[in-house]
Amino acid sequence: MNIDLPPQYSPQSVESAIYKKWLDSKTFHAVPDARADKYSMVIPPPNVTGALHLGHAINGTIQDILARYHRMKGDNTLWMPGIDHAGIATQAVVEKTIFEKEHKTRHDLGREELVKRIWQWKEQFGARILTQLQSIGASCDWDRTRFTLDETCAKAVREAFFKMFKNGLIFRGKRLVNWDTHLQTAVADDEIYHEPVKGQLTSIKYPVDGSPGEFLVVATTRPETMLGDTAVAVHPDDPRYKHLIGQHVILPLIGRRIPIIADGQLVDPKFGTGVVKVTPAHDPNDYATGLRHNLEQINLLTPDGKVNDNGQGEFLGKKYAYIGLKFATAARKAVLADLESLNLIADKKKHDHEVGHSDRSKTPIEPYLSDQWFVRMGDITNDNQSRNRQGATSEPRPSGSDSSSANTSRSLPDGRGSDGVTLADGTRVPGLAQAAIDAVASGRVKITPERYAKGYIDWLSQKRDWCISRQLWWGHRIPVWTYQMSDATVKVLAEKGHAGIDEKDLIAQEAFAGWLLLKPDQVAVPSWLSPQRITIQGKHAAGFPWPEDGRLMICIKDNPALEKEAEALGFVQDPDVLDTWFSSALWPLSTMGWPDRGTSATANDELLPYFYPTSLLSTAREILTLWVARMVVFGLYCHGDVPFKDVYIHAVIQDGEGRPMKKSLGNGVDPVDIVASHGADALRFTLAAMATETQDIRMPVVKDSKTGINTSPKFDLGRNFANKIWNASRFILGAIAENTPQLETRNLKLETLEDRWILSRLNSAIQSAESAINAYRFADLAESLRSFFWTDLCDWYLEISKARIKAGDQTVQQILLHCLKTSLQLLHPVMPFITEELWSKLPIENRKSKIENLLITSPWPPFDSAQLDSAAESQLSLIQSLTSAIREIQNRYPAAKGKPVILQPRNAATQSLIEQSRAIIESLAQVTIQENSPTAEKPVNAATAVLSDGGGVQVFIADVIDKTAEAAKLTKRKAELEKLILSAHNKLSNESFASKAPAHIIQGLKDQMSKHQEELIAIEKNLAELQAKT
RNA sequence: GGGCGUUUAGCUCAGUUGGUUAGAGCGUACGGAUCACACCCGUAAGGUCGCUGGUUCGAGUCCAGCAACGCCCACCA
Repeated sequence: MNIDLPPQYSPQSVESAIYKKWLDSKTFHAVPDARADKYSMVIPPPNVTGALHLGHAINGTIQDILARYHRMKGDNTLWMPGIDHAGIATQAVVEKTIFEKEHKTRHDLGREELVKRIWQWKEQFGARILTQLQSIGASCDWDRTRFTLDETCAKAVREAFFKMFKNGLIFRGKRLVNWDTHLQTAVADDEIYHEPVKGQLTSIKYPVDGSPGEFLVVATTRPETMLGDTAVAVHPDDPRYKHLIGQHVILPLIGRRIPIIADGQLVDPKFGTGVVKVTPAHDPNDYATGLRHNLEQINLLTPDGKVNDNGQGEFLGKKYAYIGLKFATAARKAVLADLESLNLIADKKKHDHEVGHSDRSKTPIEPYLSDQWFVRMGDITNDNQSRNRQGATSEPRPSGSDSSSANTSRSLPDGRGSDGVTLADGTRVPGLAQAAIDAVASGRVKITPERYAKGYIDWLSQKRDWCISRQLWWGHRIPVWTYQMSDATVKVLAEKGHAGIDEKDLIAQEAFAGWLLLKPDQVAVPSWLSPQRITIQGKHAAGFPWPEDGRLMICIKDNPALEKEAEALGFVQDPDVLDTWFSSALWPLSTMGWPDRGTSATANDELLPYFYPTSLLSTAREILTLWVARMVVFGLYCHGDVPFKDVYIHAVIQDGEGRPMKKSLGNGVDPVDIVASHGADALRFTLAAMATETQDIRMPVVKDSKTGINTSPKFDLGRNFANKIWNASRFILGAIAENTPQLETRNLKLETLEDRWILSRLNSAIQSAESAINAYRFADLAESLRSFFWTDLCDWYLEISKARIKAGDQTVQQILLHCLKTSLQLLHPVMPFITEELWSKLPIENRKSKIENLLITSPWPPFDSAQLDSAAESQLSLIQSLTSAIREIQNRYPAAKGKPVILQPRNAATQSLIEQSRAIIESLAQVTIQENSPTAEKPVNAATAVLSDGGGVQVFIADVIDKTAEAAKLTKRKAELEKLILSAHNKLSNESFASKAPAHIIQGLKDQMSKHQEELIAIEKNLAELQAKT
């Protein structure tokens, strides 16, 4: 064929056109049909603020390999794309931009305006990362692209929230949360990083009440929190303080009389003075202690991190006040100064410790008492007593926002007599976390690599409740309206209850809220509210009174009229939004339209029943718990089935020093740069080749001195391979005729050795590619494709066949076309662009203009074991060894080039095999075989090579020898052989080995040893000759 | 402190249930403008498999201990 392709592949000139072809062909678009074979994935939605990084690139490559492979296999394949609204990150970015440009804060703009601005920002920049994903070839169904804040997702969020609310799985609590005083929001534990801070451990003397001159000395790194102390604690068994337990101290500066309590959990008698100040409102441990001892919680903070009105008091007749001071800085200074002047500081020591910082604002977080919403993850039992007991004595976890235990008695089970939670398929489970544990433990969800299952189960086993409220404006607003009850109402509600209202009547009403709204006062009285506190459940509303902060709470679902009515009556919507992970947790459901059956109105587009559960979720290990576990929870609870059957956790790419790639380190490689410099296929191939099962992979990063762009020599691997594919294809296309018939592989009878061999190799390649993909072994996949194409096909088959190609042999043309076509198909999932481009050049009938003839839609080549040919493989391996041996001599002795070679095979069988392949060897090694016989004589001063495998052939080339070098080489080999033989001999003469080792091992060792002995004899002979003539 | 993982050639990584000379790519050295490809072709050198001990006829592979490094979780008044 006349084929006009440049000698170098230029990805930039073909990629966008190819991608457009795919889009035009609609092959990415999946529609439910009659096929039972289907494959579906949801993409881990990248943050709307995000730009593509290598993590996205490797995960995108993996998913795309799977999507394209399954599509070729004939599976109805859906890869669902989308973006995450990423509450905190996005709001922070936009707020920052606005402040930089306009010097306005969000409070200047107001909620509505800020949200409007973020939407504008989203419209402008939100699609960038999707475009970038397209540039690496991602074959997502873009027509179905979702955004976690779009109406389809919002509907799912409202449905899930309402369902949980109604079932008592969502509850409210005053909790100690991680407070970001800069962003004025609670942040989750996982959004906090710890940084070492050089601090000071201050020992403060607290005077014992009624015992003048006696002090308890407490040590603290945060002296300012003493203003909120409501106790001091000692260890119950500490002899130093035992006598003081039950007595009181007077809190300096404030003057409050606070108890001395004994607490074995809080106090380590060996640390510091063995006395701990207890500040329940400002320290997680103290909070837990406070709950155990029923201590008052005194909040000292304003939301922006200053001391509130509680920061004042009177001590020894003098007034002290710290109101308005920055808590951890100015207030600390002032407190220390006042204590100093009172001579109450016993000691100051340098003390380095870790301080939690908000990941978003990079400012220190404050433990802060605030109202939050939680999802109940733990087991639900109606045994209130045991719950209370548990809350009081088990290890509490009040730290951070996800904590629960203390609230157990405040949770709101719908139970009314029954324990546990009902999943959507009717299954009863003890609790949500347990359901997700069981799904993995039972193998219903399979995690690869397996070791990650342990982390998943361990994390869920803590069954910590999930704080879902965030004090942000960007996100799904919590659909709860609250009404401030009068003090009297609260009192009646909390203490008395009422018998005048029948629960059943209320439930029967379509909208509880309607009643609630019309007669808000009456809510205070129903007796059945206590202790369960669940009031009414309707189709669009559910609610309960919350005496702790004197409010009625109603959740209204999809009923704007009711919302208006409520607001008219004085109900106010909760200002908070949901944690971003709440909507992410619904991702596999919401993208498919849940609670509806699909996302479009047409009945034949019902995604949910067809594509759910998905086949695979591929993601990074850091969100295995935050995201994966919660998707399992929601999948089971909302829809009654797991969201995916498999979870694949890919490795994390680090720089060459093993550090994570981070913006701040400047060590990241931007995949977009690599696409520009090396092409998308090179990027993908390299990433696939690096996708091993380890948890981290290192990628050495170098900065290009000219452009200043970070890159990695690793990507040359992919680029070089792409170029190889390009050139081999050029060569093959040039070699074959336009009308070359396709190879009929059924009942194929090939005469020629190399033809049989390459088809055998090709079929092995098909087999290994498939098994690698199915086992999620992408590095193996890349390697087996590369070695087949480059080594087997290019280095050997093409070289062997060049003579026949020149001669216009028909069969070889058919084989070439077949190998190229099949290779392009095998390579397509990993390197889609170049393979599609070359596919279009193949002389295949009906190719032109037909969509069906795009490579992306071509069928995956079937593996055919009948084409495996071990005889051909072993003979070709003899050819390879002989060729390499001859080339080795030629390289060692340049004078050997062009000289004839004499072969001395061990026996006639080998002689005959060599004879059959004489032409091949002569052409590959560019040599003439002068003699091939077991009785061939070694010529004078011959360079020698001995094949230890493949039939014990000796290779001689006359008159070229460098005696010293030759002797050195032989001596070295001799020593190696002697060592091997000795070791084999020792083994074989060991009776235990002979009696215990399996027969084939013994036989194999014997065979090996005799080969070595033969080689040794030959070498010794050569060596002797060499030395005799020296 | 708890859990998970890693340690194999100069670099990045493979190495299936223990079994016959531990592999690949890159890099290095040497040779090569031969009519697909120098982003190429050919050849070679390079490894006491982190350390110590154990199990076994036999250990890179299994077990124990140690060391270094990494990640996750918890804690540090």
